[in-house]
Amino acid sequence: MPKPKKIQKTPKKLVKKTRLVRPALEPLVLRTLRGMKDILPEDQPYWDQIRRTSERLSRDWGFFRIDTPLLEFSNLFARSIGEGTDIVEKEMYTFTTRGGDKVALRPELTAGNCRAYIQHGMNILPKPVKLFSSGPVYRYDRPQEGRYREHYQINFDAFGELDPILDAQVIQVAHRLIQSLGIKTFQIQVNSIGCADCRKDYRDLLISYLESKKNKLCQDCRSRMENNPLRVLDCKEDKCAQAVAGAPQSIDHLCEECRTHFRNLLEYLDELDLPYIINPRLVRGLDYYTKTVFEIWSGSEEGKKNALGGGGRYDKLIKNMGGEDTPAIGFALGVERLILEMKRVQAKPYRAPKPRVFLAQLGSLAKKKSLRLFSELEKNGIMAAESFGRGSLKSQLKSASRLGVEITLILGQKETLDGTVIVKNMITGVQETVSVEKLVDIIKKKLKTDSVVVHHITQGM
RNA sequence: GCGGUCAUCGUCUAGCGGCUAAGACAUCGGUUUGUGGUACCGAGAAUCUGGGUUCGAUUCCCAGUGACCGCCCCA
Repeated sequence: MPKPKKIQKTPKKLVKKTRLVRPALEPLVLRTLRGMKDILPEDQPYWDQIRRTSERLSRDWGFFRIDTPLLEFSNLFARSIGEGTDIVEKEMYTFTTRGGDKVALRPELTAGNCRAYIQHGMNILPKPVKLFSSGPVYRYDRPQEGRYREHYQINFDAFGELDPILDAQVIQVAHRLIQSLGIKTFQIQVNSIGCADCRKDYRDLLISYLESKKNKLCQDCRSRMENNPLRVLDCKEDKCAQAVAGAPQSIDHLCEECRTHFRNLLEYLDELDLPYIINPRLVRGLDYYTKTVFEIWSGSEEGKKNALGGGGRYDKLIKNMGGEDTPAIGFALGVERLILEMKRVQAKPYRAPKPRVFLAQLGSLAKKKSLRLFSELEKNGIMAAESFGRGSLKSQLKSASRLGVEITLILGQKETLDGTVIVKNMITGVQETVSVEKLVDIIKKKLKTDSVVVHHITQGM
């Protein structure tokens, strides 16, 4: 490669500075983007708990894991969620790739799952086809506590079954999952918004009612009347809530089939002893829902504005996307919100096993040998902690006691030459010298017998 | 997208129109050479960014950025 020609000699004085300051480079912004958050090690026990619980429950209830890309063609979402919805209209991360594809970061998981269902011909699988997924989704929102631009969802979808027993089962899974996380008080809000047919009649009815109250509605709701009149029912403005109080309700205007569906669902829920609240004003922000919709609210006051999760039936979505006519139902839970709630009610996070042995070394020869010894311990299932970078035995023992290990192994110059290791009990302070060959067995034996003692001591801390 | 509150070491706080911006916790090192938790000593570490007012701004004003709250929406 040809060297770039020097255009000008740099004065010696400036050499040092110009090396440090490269004008072409923009300064690094060492910060996460707005509305995005690092999940730090200290928070991982909560995430672990949710991951473990949701994976176990999905297996137990027959849901198979699926992972789909973060990026899809943007019209996949526009078509499924709805062109006029807030999510698609103003909250999607949409951009054009170098190749010219118009793509978007997924704002939810169901659309991608449906695409995968059609693309991979899952319609030949025995019904219902139950899929479990979890991962980040993206919405360009105004961030607040419990509301992020990148947040994680846990998602369950079941395809190919029209019977409301599936609706009930899916709600049951949601219930079980939240309950298993240690969250005891929450509400299940259910409603039916009917199928396309009865919704059309109801919509007309609602519009004419709203027309009569038009002057009592807020600005937003007046425009909402045109494109999404159902959302007026959901308005938080006092005057709208009053005006809408006497509005016709969707559950009173369901067609025969939808009414039966809803009634059967409630019977199933009763049978399962799942407490629910019928909320005739529950409307969801995604266009694809039909019949059953539900949300799960936390029991606390604050919980009402930030739902823990929600879902519903979307019987026409697969067909509208170009697949075989396939009824389906699903729901999603917000992981960050579950964690907020877990912390609020002091639910127990998952504590991964901690090392109970510390490996200390002294001197350059022992330092080298300790690397191998560490690996030997690991192969034998003994998790050890260390701070090989440190020199003094004192500071290593300090670390060991901070970590709360039960045993510290000390490997010094003398021991290395003798083929021995000092085994120090960190609770009694008693130590003995043992040969390397017997080390693993001795540690295993000690950890077994000492664990009871340690348990009592650590409990009070 | 609209409105409100706030912004100092890693964390929590103090301070003031003017000397090296203070403390606590945490981190690291030390208190005689191969033994931990306490104690003592020491070190590093911050005024979000850009303008303006001023002799002088971390402090006052404006804008931006971000966090949080309310609306909207949603998980």
